[in-house]
Amino acid sequence: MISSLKMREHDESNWFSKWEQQLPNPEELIPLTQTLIPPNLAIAFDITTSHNQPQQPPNSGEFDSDDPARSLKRQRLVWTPQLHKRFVDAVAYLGFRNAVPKTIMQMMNVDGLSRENVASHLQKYRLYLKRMQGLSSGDGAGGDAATERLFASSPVPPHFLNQSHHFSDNSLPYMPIAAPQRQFVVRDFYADDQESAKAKKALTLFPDC
DNA sequence: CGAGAAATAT
DNA sequence: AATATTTCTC
Repeated sequence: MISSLKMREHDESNWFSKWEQQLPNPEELIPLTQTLIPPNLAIAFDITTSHNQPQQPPNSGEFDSDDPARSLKRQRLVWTPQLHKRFVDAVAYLGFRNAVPKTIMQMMNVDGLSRENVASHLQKYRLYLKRMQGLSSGDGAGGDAATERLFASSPVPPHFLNQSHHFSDNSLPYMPIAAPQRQFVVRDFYADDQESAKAKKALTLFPDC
């Protein structure tokens, strides 16, 4: 048997390589620009992807509908596990201490994602981490189930939790991250339209896709 | 201006 | 219930 202490050391020395292994390769990222829902799931859930079906503007035409600046009220963003993972990767890359909404947003490179979207999510995420710190044992953080599941969908990098070692911003350790060559398209994450709601449900039920 | 925490709104 | 917005301080 391996003592838990030794086990922890082992994890400590290897969390990075584990984290590294979990990074998506470019081949995995590319499809997200096209559709977020795998074809089989799309069929199973009767989802019309934005691929085949151009999305309709939700507003009834008081203004010109395709001018984002004027007419389109911003819709509610849905933080799918995929989107959250991007968020966590960005925060991990930047370092928890100096990750701020604007830079996180830039790192995520999600088309249409706003600083406010990220700020709001970051606020929630920090509360989640604070709750996790407080609980010395176990994993249940005591929040509501849906939120817990979302945040649990991406592993929290260990160094998010202990404040002990942080890196000054000019000496960040090298962290390979999947180069954000392809953008997510944020309209795939909006809740208002029915199709996105179905997509959200499918992705929540099958977070591995 | 922008971060961030808390309260409040949708 | 989950996310957005507002308000306030730094």
